[in-house]
Amino acid sequence: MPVSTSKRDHIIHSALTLFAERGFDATTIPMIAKDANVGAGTIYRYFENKEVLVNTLFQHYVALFTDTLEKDYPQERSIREQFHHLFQGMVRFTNEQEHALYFIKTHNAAYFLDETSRESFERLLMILHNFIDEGKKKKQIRDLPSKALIAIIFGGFLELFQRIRAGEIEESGELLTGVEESCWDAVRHH
Amino acid sequence: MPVSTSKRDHIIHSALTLFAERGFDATTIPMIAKDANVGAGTIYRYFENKEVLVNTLFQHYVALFTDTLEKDYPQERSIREQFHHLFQGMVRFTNEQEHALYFIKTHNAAYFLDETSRESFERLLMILHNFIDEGKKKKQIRDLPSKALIAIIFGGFLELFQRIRAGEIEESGELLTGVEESCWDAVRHH
Amino acid sequence: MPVSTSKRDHIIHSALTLFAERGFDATTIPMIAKDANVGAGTIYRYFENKEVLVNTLFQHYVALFTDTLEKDYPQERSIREQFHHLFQGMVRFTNEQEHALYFIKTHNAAYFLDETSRESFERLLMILHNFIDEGKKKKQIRDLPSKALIAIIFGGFLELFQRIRAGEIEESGELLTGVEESCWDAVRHH
Amino acid sequence: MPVSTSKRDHIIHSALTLFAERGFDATTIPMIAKDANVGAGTIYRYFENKEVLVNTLFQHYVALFTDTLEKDYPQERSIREQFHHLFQGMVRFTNEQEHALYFIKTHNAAYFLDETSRESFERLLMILHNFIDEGKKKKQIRDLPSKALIAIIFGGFLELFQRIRAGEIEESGELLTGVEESCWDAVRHH
DNA sequence: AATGAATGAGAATTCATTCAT
DNA sequence: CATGAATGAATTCTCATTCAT
Repeated sequence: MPVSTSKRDHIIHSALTLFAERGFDATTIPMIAKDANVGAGTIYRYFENKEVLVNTLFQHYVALFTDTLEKDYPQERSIREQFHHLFQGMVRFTNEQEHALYFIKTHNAAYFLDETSRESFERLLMILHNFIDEGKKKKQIRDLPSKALIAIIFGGFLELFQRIRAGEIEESGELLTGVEESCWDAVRHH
Repeated sequence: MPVSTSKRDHIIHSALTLFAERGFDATTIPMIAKDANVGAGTIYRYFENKEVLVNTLFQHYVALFTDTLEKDYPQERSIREQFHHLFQGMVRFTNEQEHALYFIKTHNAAYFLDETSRESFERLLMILHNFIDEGKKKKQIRDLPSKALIAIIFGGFLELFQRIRAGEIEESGELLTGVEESCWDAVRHH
Repeated sequence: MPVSTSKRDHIIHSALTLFAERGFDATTIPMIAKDANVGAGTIYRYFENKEVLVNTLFQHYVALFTDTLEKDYPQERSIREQFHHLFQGMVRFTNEQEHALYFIKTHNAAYFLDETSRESFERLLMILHNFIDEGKKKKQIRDLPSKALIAIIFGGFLELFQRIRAGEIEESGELLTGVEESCWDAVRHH
Repeated sequence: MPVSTSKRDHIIHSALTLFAERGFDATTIPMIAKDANVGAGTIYRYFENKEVLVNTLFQHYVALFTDTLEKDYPQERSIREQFHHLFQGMVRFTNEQEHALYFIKTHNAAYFLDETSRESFERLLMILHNFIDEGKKKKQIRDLPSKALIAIIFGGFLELFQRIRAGEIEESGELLTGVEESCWDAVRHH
């Protein structure tokens, strides 16, 4: 554990892990405190309350994910290349932030998310939306509702990585290439 | 139908709805009791405690879903027809048991599920597994780990129906045909 | 302890005593629960939270006190007789509700009182106000601001009874007659 | 004046104001620190803990009040003149130490006061006691228990000044003259 | 000396569960 | 059987106090 890692970072990291593993409601403040090696009261020095904590966390990781997808986005390249970029971004994000994507997956419709959190998630979906829409305009993506296509690839991808994380499937370059092809076939125009 | 069975059914139905809408931990016994129009104590006549309730529920609906998929399974028909049967089963189940599939989706990895529940879920996945394996043997399904393919179509499908249920996407025959084709393209051998 | 005394009554009685003895902020819910011989959670079946409890209590006892003062009020008799009625009412209320008047005294300006509580206290003061105003009109009460006169006799009276309650002064008919005369001399026109 | 004394004074002043406005239990150490413009830890350099702080404060202001009443006490003059001196002292003290008298009023029976604080308060009352006793001996004060008479004028006076401080009554020379006359009439022999 | 971040004991409140009716 | 009042363990959150800087 590097010296520079602040208590706030420890708290965020522990909260992310526990929320991903047990869910918001089943995670108690003492659990987070113990895992982060801080006093329970310390958490309240950094976050007004548990809901603020989960919203801060959600927005933080959604923004990180959004950044990952937007970074070096090949706007001028082919749809297929854009798809590859997005897929690679998901893979990279999952590997860099072990629990973040699963946390986002399991909490994006939760009752305790505030307006800002919902908006940040919308912005994330917007990236996929724009990609889908452009692909449909170019007749390279199926003519199905964009939200349906997003649901299929996003849902499929998240489920897959949950299984990988759970150790049920072994991650490999070959697997990822195959899965990317599979997802692409799900959305591309035939 | 004896009165007592009816009460039990009310409890199961209310619990399913609330667990699907709010999640297990955010749903209280008094909430379920009120929705089911019974006294809180009555729930304990039918279920030993809240965990037994959620496990019973989980096993019940997973079994129902399993039955739906297995009923009239066209073992002797083509892989594509088998896929159609499974897809239709998912659609039918979703329409018949409004909250059941979403409940299963959001709770299948929960910390409070017991061995029996996990096994029942495994049996459900086994149906998909067998289908995938047979398809792979016949070179009609992609050569990817079965679990990966299951994750992709199951995850994608569940996410899609969650969006439909949320009113974000309108269900129609056309949509379903398109989505089925999309999912099939994701898994079929190219 | 009579069988008819409900748990709610026990809670009210214990809360009144403790609030009067220690003040609202220094009284904990477990203290009240223990004194009332109920579980801490039971208090929340009857009162939404601690603030609702103290406001309910305040309004209840202010209303009781108001009733005591208004009952058989000799509107048609002399100002002196009206004063006697009010004084007797205070004495009677103090004796019947050991801690109520002291609780009212120490909490009537508290930050946690809601609008209704403040209004109920205003209505109580209004009785004294009306008496003072009529007396001033008849030139039988000093020409000082009514609020000042109320403060003097109310403040003086409450302080006196606090000392009696504390056992520092012994209550007797003679004492009360003397004190009444003293208070009357403080407000009557000379 | 050394800097440290100044800090201590700031703390005392802020604590007095807050204790008077919100009460001891509803006032937190960080609140006092913020109001006094010092760090929370600094308070503990001057006062061992919160109870020591409030007791120090109490004794300090009771002593100040006592001094005000004793200063130039006209022992050789008439009872009426002695009464005037005391009354004037109360008025002066109230004007000089805005919150002190109210703080004393609301905290003099508190559960957290130590022996020394109680004794200092007793000494304050002793001044009034001696006055009353001498007046009774000279047949110029009513023949009522001294404690009762003290309660009446002290209680009445404090209540009055609380109302003035709250802005409900406007202070004026005329008012004070009238009130003094009223209080005197309450205690003098008739 | 001064600070304020950190702490954990203790407060208010919730809720699964029990049990007398 | 059915109920819901009652409970207390567990949860969120606060704040007096400590201590490294």
